[in-house]
Amino acid sequence: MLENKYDHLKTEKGKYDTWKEKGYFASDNRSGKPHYCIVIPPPNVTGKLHLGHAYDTAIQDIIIRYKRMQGFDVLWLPGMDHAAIATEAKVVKKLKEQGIDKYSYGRENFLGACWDWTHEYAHTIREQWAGLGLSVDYSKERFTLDEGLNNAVKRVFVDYYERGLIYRGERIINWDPAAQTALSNEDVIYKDVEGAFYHLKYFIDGTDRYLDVATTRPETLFGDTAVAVNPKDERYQDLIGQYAVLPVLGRKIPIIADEHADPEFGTGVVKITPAHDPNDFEVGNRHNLERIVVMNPDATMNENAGPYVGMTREECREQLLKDLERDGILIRIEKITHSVGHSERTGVMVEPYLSKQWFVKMRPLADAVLENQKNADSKVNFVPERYEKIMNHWMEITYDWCISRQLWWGHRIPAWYRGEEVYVGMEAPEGEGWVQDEDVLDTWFSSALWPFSTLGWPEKTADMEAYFPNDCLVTGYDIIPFWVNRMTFQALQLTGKRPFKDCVIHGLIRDKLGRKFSKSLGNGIDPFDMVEKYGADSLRYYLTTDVALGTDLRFDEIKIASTWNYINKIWNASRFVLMNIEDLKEISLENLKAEDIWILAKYNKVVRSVSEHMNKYEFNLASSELYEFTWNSFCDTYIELAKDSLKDKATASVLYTVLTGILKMLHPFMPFVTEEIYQKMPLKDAESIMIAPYPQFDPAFDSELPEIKENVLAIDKLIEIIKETRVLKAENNLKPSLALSAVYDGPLAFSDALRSLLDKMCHLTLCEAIEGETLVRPLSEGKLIFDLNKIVDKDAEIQKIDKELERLAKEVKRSEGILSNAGFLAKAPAAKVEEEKAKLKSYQEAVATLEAKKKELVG
RNA sequence: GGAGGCUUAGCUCAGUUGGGAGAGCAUCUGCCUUACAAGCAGAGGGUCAGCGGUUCGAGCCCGUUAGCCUCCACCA
Repeated sequence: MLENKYDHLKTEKGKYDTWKEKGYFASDNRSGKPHYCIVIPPPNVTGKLHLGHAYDTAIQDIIIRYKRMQGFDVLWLPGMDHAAIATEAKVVKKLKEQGIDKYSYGRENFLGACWDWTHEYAHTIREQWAGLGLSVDYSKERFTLDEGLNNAVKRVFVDYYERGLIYRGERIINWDPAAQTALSNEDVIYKDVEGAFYHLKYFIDGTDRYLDVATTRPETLFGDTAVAVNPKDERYQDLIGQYAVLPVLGRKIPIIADEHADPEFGTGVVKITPAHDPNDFEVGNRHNLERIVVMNPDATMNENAGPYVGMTREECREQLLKDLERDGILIRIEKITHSVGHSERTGVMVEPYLSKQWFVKMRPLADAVLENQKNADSKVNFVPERYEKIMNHWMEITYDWCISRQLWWGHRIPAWYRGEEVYVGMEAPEGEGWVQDEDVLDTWFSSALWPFSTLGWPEKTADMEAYFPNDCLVTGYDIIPFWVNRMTFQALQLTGKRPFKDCVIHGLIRDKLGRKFSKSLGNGIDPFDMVEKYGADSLRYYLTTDVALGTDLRFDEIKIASTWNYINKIWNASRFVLMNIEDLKEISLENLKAEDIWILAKYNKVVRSVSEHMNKYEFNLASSELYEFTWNSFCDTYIELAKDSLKDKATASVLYTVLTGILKMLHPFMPFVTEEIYQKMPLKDAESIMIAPYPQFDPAFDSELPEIKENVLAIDKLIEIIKETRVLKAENNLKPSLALSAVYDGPLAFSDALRSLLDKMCHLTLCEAIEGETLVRPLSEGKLIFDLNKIVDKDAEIQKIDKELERLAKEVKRSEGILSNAGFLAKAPAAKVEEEKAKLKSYQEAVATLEAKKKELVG
């Protein structure tokens, strides 16, 4: 028997360990069952899981549990991401707090500290997965920096290098001066900041004429190697080929003509700093300009900055502007707002910086994706569909991916140098004097291989055979550029296949006011506080059913509380059922009463509909149908009807059947409580609900069958009478428990059983005739005739009739309007026209009945 | 500059072959009916952002305007 109160903490305790120990989470690629595979988006080992993780993984667990119950051999492969720069930043900070400097600590020691960190956080993350009830197969757990994945990463690097898809080059890249590493474009976040155009005088050599050069970054002027004007700009034709004098340093730089200078923008004159601006770099290439780097890797000024050497870039700007103003070089300061790149990880302003890095040549890889997306059989299917555009657009505009990072924590680049020689291979080259590249790869380089490297690729493993391509990937739309895109081009290139068939995209979780969660706002929510307060079942259900997939979710604790109420409702309904079916030895769906057939038919319909929604990842629709059925049809109606015949074997069997089915359909959403209840059932079709078969549509209770339909309609009519009687009492301020009698004039043939239900549900008995004044309540078919003397409040009844007449008048008008519309009669389906005619007729009849009744009441 | 999304009840959101607008929460009324008062039985509440078009018929399809949000690109 169930305890008399739902207690989520007690309910959820211990179940996860049992499931795990029993081996329910484990996949078996030799089972002979159809395979189904999802790989988890590996969380970073940088900290605890947040609400977004809970959301993302709850969706996956729902899919996985659903497929498992449907008889698939499922593999949900767990793992974590070493998160190169993110983890390294955390470990550096931790060491610093202990007074240890990364560089003096040394590479080996530092990596040791990173591994210690990883093990600690991996442990926490696994505990949190358990808390959420995630049925991942731990025997397949991987880490993006484990040996197998390192091997895969090296293979890809070597292979691509040999095919010219990876190259090393000196380019302007995004430099993070705090982490002192290169970043890819995706690692940079642009923020609008208050800045200024500083207009400076660049004197023309040998004259006292000057050019007004506007710059937002005066401190880079030490790296200027030209001033450019547009070749068509008539203002400056005579100056092309002459020289300008660089302020402060007095260096002469050429005045060149280049399309990059926009005559419409500012003064049309632009300073060219090839080592500190990507556009200027291109200009420099076109004109063979020297590239002068003016900063150190930590963004302090280097010796090329003359008197400003050693200052930070900010200090340098401040001092330089003072000096320029003093010398009359600064013309004016024009305040502007412009967007400036910041490091996604360290938050500092990114420095466009000339350096030698490794790149992936993107064009051929991206084109292959665009081509493949045109093929319905081999494309990645986004859910919702619109997100495909995000990926395709990225593929169209992407450019070469900077993959080297000046970090220690990550996959070390398999390249060795000896003087000018470069060797790329799986192992160090033979011979003396080779030095391996110090750098590691972008963390996304290894996670891009995740859907197949985790299955053993590049080896031809049985897991690859069974589980690749993956069936589904679940992630937020913010991760598409970083990860989904890269997995897609890597899978196509390396395996010739898409990485997954479906890509389910969900939105972001925001706070109640629609703001992103952030540390500075202090609006963060720890999902495990919610688990403690309401249970993982409530949290999972709320997160996955609140909004349609792909849209953002505003987190509202009240809704979790209301989910808890729902579970409590299920708990109590189950308690009631269990109290009454204790001695159920076998199910017997014979001698069913009308209400039994009614609920079984409805249940059957819900089973079909829920499965359809689940198959389309429409969890909000699946759950709301189930909610409506469970609460209203099963609890509020069927159980109440069933109380009349609890000793009946058929009733017990139906209660059992429907409740078990509800529990099974709810299990993917709320695994713990459904297991708790399932275990208390007198009959079980499996050792655990999580491996029990999912409910299936039963043709015997198809509501389209005449004998089923007949019973369903009968109970529908009965319910209508019950409701009408209750409304009558409520409107006339009568006690619900007041016994009334009425004449029923309608198509329903009342058996003794139905009469008994009527009495039980609304204290109404049917009689042959009413003496004296009567009161008529119309039904959809037929009517109820009450004794007016028992209904005290005549005025209320007249008001009610007036209101109803008003409504009916509108309906009649609408109906007549449609039916007098020649277009409708000509073009609408015949059935629709008949339906409308029938409606009109019944409205007119109802009006007649009510008007007659009103006359009687008014007297 | 390019793209996408959103606008439906007081609040948060559902609503696809186009065929009389829904849920939860909140509000109001009445009930301790022995599974559940975290409940039960009822009730009120919406020009589906505005305008135009297609259609016999539009919350849904097309165009347009407005407001809000997001992504991408550019920004000397």
